[in-house]
Amino acid sequence: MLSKKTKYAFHALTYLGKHRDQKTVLIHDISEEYGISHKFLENILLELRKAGILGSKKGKGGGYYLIKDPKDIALSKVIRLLDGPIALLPCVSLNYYEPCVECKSEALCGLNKVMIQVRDEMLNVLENKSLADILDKE
Amino acid sequence: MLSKKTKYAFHALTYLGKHRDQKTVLIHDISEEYGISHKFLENILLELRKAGILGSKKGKGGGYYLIKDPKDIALSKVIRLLDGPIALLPCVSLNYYEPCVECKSEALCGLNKVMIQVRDEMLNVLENKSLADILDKE
DNA sequence: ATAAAGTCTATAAATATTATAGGGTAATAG
DNA sequence: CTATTACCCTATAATATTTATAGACTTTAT
Repeated sequence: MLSKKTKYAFHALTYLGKHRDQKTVLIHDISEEYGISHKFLENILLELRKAGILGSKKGKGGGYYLIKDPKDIALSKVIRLLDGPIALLPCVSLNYYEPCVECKSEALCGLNKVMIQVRDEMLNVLENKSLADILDKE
Repeated sequence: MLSKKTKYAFHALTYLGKHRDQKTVLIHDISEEYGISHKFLENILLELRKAGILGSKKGKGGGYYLIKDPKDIALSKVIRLLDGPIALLPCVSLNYYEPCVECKSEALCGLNKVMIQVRDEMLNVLENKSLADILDKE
């Protein structure tokens, strides 16, 4: 399951996507809309900004805004940023690979093979769907 | 990511599948093979037995054995048993459904829609692949 | 100047996962 | 028939992760 962090990140991005007419959106407005703790959301938006997905403006009249076209924000990018690996096993992760300590040989591991398939099916959706697809359906 | 519990369950099932010529297999032999704590594995095997996947025999000469044909043990069943939901969001889980508290309407949630797709792609592999497929590849 | 609003780092609280402990029960061998 | 083996079961401890909060700092508009 996705962490709340990731789920909240998607909600925030959706909100920002819906309010692209405004220059900036307050953390406060997003946290109100979804009942998310202001401070918790603050950290999440900060990560999204550092990752180059959001821009921000300090001071009075400041806030956050989308820095990219929604169609260029792949869902996989958001998940990896906040949650880490998408794959179900570390030995099968493209971005967070780690060998399984108990595993003698990955080449001879049947579990490894099938989990590669699962990963690829997941990525087939998550890499190709973007924030734009979420916005389309709301 | 899958928990260690689930990963160990798959290892244990694989081991049992490879030793179906024997009447029973000791917890000890499996825990040795994969370097898993004996007591931790004990709990896992117990769950698999209660779920009707394994059988056991007490006392001297006892141990565990597969009670089903490997092709009838879907990977999804093992994951749901040890880890719970396969879906990435509770509002999209078939077996562990829960609404998202922050969500006003599932019907109008774009995230919900796309996560249904991810779930279905995952299940497409996990429901149709079985222990037999893992064994085939080792 | 002052108030608004994001920045940043640290830490606390809550929850979940992983691991251990130890007595109980059944089966088997001798 | 009793000693030993091996699974059964519940509770709890240890650890890790996730979620949430705190507070001082910086920038900007008016």
